[in-house]
Amino acid sequence: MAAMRISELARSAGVGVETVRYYQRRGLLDDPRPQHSGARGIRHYGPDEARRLRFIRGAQAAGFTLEEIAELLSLDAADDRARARAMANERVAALGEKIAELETARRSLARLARECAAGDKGPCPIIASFDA
Amino acid sequence: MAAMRISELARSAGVGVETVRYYQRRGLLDDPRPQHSGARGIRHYGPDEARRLRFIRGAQAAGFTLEEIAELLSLDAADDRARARAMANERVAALGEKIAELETARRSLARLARECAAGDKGPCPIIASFDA
DNA sequence: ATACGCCCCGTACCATGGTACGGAGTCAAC
DNA sequence: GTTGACTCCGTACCATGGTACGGGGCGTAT
Repeated sequence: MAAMRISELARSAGVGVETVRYYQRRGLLDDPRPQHSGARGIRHYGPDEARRLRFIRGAQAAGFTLEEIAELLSLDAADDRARARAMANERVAALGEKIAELETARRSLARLARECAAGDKGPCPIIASFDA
Repeated sequence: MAAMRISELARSAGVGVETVRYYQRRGLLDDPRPQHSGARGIRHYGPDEARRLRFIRGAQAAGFTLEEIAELLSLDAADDRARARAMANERVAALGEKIAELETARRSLARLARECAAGDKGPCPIIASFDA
């Protein structure tokens, strides 16, 4: 477990190898590539990288963009708790709005399906249902 | 109201003119362009088009892709209520899952913000918060 | 020692949903 | 009869978040 290859790291978070490499390019994951040497050996990853990758996926699920996630990670490194907290609170608010919006949509869609099932007369009320 | 220009139609649904034209290209809105004639005058739109455009925005808010919306519109035209109902029910289920996911994310993010605010010792628990 | 599987790397490509650009036509007012 | 606002149209470009391709290298088993 202490030394995974990239494919194992990827699998541990349920993503593809290409995605891991993409995150490295984006600066979300450390790219253990040596800087100026020609030594391009196989890289190994430990539990820290796996945790970081899982964090990225979780933050994505919470609606953070990859750019914001990069910022969160740098804040974590810099221990800038105030800014991190502000970003989290912003996102909590945005999630609340999004949830409310989706709930409204779900309600009207569910009502539509019921009405559509109920009556055969007149047009299916799909289009009308979004009129509000 | 009976004869809007494209900019008025767009404004009535809170979108840009280019977006309306994009929807026309995608076949979501009728493109009143004459087929084989050279008569390319200014098009006029009525309340039907405005309703249709509002439907598109509503369906998008419900998470339908533009492709699915095109299908819904064609089903509406064909009066295929069964299929439309099936699509609506599918989407209701997907919305339910998405809402649950966002609620989970919101809860853990809110907890994180509280914990981060509470303690100054140790690292900010951002990364750890997504470990689960 | 050679084949096989995985790795490294750059670069190109993809889907989705727009947004911008530029040249030309049209319409109403002045 | 020209200015200005708006339209039409094709085509190109954008952001986001990946996904694919292809040439070459490394490590282990056979």
